Amino acid sequence: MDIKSEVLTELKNMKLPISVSNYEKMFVLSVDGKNGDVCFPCFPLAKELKIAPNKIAENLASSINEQIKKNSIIEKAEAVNGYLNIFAVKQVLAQKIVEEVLNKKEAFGKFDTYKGKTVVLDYSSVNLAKYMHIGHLKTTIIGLVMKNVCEQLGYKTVSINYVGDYGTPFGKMIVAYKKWGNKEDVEKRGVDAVQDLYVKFNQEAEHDESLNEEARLWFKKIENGDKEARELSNWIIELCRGEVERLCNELGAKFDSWRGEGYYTDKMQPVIDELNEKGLLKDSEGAKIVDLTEYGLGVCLIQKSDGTSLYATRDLAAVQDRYNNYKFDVAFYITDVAQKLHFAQWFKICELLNKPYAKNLYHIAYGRYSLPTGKISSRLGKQALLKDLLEAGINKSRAIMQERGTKVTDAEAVSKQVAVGAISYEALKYEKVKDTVFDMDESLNFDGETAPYMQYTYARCCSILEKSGEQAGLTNDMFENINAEQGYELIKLLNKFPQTIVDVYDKKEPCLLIRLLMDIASEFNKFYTNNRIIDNGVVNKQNLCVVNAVKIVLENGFKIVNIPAISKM
RNA sequence: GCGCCAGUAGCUCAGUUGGAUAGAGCAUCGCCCUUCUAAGGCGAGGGUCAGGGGUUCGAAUCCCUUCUGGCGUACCA
Repeated sequence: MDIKSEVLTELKNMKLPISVSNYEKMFVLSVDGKNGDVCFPCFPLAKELKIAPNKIAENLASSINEQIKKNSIIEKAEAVNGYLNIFAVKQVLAQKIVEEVLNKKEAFGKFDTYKGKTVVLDYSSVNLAKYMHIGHLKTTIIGLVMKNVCEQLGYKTVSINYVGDYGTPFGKMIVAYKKWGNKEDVEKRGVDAVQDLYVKFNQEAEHDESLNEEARLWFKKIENGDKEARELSNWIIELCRGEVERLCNELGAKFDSWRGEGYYTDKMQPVIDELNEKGLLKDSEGAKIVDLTEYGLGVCLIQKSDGTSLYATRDLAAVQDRYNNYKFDVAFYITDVAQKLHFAQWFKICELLNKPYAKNLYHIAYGRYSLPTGKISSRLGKQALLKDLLEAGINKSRAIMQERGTKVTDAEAVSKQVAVGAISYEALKYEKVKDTVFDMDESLNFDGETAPYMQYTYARCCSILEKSGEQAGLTNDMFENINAEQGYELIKLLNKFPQTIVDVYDKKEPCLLIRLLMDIASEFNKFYTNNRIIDNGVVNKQNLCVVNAVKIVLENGFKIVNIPAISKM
């Protein structure tokens, strides 16, 4: 429910010294419960009315207090330091909110705003020649969360893992394999062997530029359909794809399409032709470019001087393909912020080509991870690998459960759920633009503001509901004695859930939701400590309703932010 | 050089788009399990909101400027 508009509706029906309609935007939700629910700073009116702010607030407050009707949602108004603070009737508000949650259940936080529309999300999109490391985490998790949020809002979603199975890196892989690799080893050790070759190549190329030349040559062969080149790269690709898919599945990221860059090998010429026809393509230093300097976007390279294609060329081909296939209404690309210019460039090119989708492309950029030792670089070896993080999380969780003498029957499954939660939280906990230094111990810290803390809170709710032996049904008398002092703030947080989902979508900022869930968990734990729900076998139904509502909201929220809901841990 | 982003407690971060005494977690030091899960709760200490100007009744938030860091700036993705 919209607390502000409910209060405003009542105020509009009153005769007040000012016209509420004219100042609607200045009414805001109070930050602090002791200042009521909705407040109105009177300072800006002082000049206009030639009355001191606090006098205005006092006039308004007394006027409101005189006109409060019997079943009003407004309890009272107060004037404090130039602010008009309006207090809602706690029991009424709390009841309305809890009732809504309990009635809607999993539909609480669902909308049909974008029903009938399709969104294509391009995320994860890792380079198959490398291990998935911490640098691939945000794209995978943020992408997944945005997908979930879009579904909450009614979208049909198409998630695409646009894997890097093409380009110069695969030329490098072939060179490395031919120079230092052998078939048995690669077949036996799989991705490990591939990764070793990748590292070896980059180390050698540091002092031998001819290797890079050779790699570009091999890439050209791939692009031109050379049999040996194609066979080798396809062989390596299939080895690696399985591993990436396995890891994504472990993290809960499933994709509708794994169509990678390689698919567009023969679909780039039409793009180049179209650019040429529209007069956008220019020759420059032997290469083909689109000059975007007049838009402050520099030049976008479309074809290298050796005739091979580039990232932008493939993205242009891919977006057209996706539009043809899915007729999407919007498309999201989730990558790190370093690619900002790249996306701005080819989005602009779509616009210049008058593509119908040109205005519906969004680059969701996030900050980069680094390590305490410096930059993450696959060429330096196996650093901060996601599979290691997952494994360490599982081990730690299992150890804690053993230490606590867990009664959980499937401790192994729970350990994994805790690890996945911790990893999701790692990717979502801060504002996405923030650069982050990755610290394994920190991301697997299970105390305080962490994913296990939230999961633990949820498990507490489940445990209470189970012990109570009854569902929290709805009767009107349940809320009469609701603990207004502690339960009220908690219930108001639950009320923020639907709007926060909308905010996440509008701002493309998943941390807003995970932070709300954290606040709810934290507020619930206070509520839990200070209020018995089951006391000497007697169930307090009023409090039980609150527990049930918290459980529902946490469960709905966890689903979106990819934190597994665990009923026992 | 130019462009984009960031700078808040010892550390890691919030701060509802300009409002009330700037808040959490971690770390440190205390306290609380004979009653619903202690992966919990309560308390204490800790601040020149990077610096300097400006706009405003009011600024961590908006504008200007300096500093620091990250990223980008045509043949990588």
